[in-house]
Amino acid sequence: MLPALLQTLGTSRIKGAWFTRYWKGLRAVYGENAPPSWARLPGARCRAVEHLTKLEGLQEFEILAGLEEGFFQALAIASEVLEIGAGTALYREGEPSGAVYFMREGRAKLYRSSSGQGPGKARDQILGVVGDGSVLGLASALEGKPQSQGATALTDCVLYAVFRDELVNLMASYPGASLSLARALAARTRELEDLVGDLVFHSAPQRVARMLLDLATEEGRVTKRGVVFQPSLSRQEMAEATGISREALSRSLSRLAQEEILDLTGGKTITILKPAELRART
Amino acid sequence: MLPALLQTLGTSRIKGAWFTRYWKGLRAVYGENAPPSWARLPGARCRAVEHLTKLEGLQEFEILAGLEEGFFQALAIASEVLEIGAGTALYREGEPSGAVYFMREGRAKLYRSSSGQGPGKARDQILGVVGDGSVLGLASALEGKPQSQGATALTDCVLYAVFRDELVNLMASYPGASLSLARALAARTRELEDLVGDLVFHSAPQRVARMLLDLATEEGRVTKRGVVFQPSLSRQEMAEATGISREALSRSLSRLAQEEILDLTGGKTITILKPAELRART
DNA sequence: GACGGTTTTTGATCTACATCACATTGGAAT
DNA sequence: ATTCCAATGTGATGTAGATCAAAAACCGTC
Repeated sequence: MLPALLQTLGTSRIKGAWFTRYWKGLRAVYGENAPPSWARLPGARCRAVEHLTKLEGLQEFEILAGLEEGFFQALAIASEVLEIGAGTALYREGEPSGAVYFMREGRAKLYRSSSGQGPGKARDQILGVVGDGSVLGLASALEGKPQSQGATALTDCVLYAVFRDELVNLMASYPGASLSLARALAARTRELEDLVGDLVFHSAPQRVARMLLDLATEEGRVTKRGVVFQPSLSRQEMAEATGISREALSRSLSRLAQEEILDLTGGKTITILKPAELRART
Repeated sequence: MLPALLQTLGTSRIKGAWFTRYWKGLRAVYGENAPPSWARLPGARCRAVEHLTKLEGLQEFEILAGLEEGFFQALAIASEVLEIGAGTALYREGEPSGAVYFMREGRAKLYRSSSGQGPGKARDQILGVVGDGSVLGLASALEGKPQSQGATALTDCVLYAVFRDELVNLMASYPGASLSLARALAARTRELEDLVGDLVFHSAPQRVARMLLDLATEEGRVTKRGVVFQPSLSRQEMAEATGISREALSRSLSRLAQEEILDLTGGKTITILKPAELRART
C-alpha cells in the first residue's frame, strides 16, 4: 500500500481517521494530557465509598460473574464511584477516552452526532440505550482512540469509573477479565448489527413498533389494561433511536393510538394495549 | 423483571433471541453436534501444512503482534490452513458458530440478510469488506451464539481456522491474546458505528462516493490518469454495501462518469479521475 | 388563574429513492 | 462468429418519509 494512494484519495487505511481530526481539535481545548473525564463533569459527584462496599457492588455485575477474587480487589481499588444526574453527558464523541464506566444503576443513551453543517442542523442517532450492568466506553478505551460515540445519562446514574490504563493493565493480568469484557464487546457488535439490519430492512412504522417493544421490555410492567411504562426517552430521542424525524415518530404513535394499540392519554406514560398486535407490526 | 412482561410483549431481554430460532432450524438440518464448519464447505480445501510454516504465517498477523511465543505455538497446533475459492460462503447467518477464521490472504464480505418474505425478495446488507489480517466470526464465537452475519469469499482466500472452544481456551490462558482480540472487536464496533452513521446521516450519492473511496483505498493504485482499481464487489454488491438499490447505484455511477469524476469505460476497471472532487461529494 | 417557553402534534407540500419494466452489454460456451 | 444468460444500465412512475409551517398541549412561574 503506497502512501501516494492514501494521499491521492484523501482517505486513510486506518478506519475512523475522521476521529483523529476531532481529537486534535479537542486536544487544543483540553491540552495534551486530558484530565480524568469525570473531573470535568458538571453534574457529577465523586463519592468516597468504602473498599468493601465497592467490592460488593462490583461483584454484582453479571458480565464479571465468576472472575477471581483478586481481580475484584484490584478493580475496587482502581475504581471510583460516580453519581451523575439525569441529562449529564458522561462523555462526548471525539473526546479522548479517559475512562471506562460500569453502570451500577440508571439508564444512559449512546449516540452519534452528524457533523451537520450549520448550527441547529446537527442530528443525532441513538446507537443504544443501556441500563444496569452495562459497560460504557470500553471499545474506545481498548483502541486507545477518541470516543466513537457520546453517552448521556437519561436518569440519575451511579457508576464505577476506572481509568483506561488501569483497566487495560488489569485485563493483561487477569485473562478471565479480558475474556468477559471481550464477550461484552461481542454483544455490542451484535446489537449494532441488529441496528443496521433494522435500519435498512424495515420501514419506519416497523422500527417504531420494535422500539416501543424494546423500551417496554426494559421499563414496563404488566397491568390489566396492558403494559404500562414511562419511557426514559423523549419523543425527540425516540425518533433518534428509530432513525426517523420527530414528526414521523409522532404520526406513527398517533396512528397506533388511533388503532387502539397504544394509549397515549396518560401524559408521559404509554400503555401498550395490544402487545401482540404491536409485535405483528414489526 | 417479570417473566410475565417478556411473555406479554413477546420479546426477550436477551438481545438476538431471534437467532436462537434460526439456530433451532439449523440444528434440525445439521444435528445437535454440527460438524466443523469447514468440513461442509463445498469449495474448501483443507491443506496439510507444516507446523513451522503455520507458525510463521500466524506471526505475521498484525493484530497478534507482540504476543508470546507459547501462544503462537499453541495456535499453530490448534489451527488448520484452509483454502476457499471466490464465491464460497465461509459461514452463513444463523449457523452455529463452529470456528474463528484468521484471514491470511484474500477478501471477503460480511453481510446480513433480511428475512424477507417470499423468494427473490430477500435483500442483503453488506456490513463490511475485510482483507488480509482480519479475524472473522470472532464475536459470535465468544458469545457462543449462532453467527450474527454471513461471510462469503470475494476472492480466493487462504485462512487459518481455529475451533471456537480451542480459541476460547487459548484466550483464557494467554491474557495478551484476549486483549488483542478484544481490540479487534473494538475496531469492528467502531466500523459498525461508522456504518450506522453513514446510513442515517448521508444521502445515497454521498454514500456511493465514500464506498468508492474506501474500495479504492484498499484495492487501487495510483496512475497518471488517477486511481485505478478492479472492484472486488459487483454492482449488486456495491449497492448492498451502500444500502441502496442496484438501479440507484448504477445511476450514481453514471452521473459521476458523466461529470468526468470517474471513468467507467474500462470494462470491469474503475478509474477515479478526480479523487478530490469525489471526496468533496462525501 | 394568566403568561411565556418548550415540546409535541397536525397539516400540506416536496423530493429522493424504490420499484417496475425494459433495453443493453459483456462474457462464457459452442 | 453466434448464441445465450447473467449482469448492468436507463426510463417512467409511485410513495414513504423529510421538511416546512403553524396550531396545540404541556409545564413551570408569577
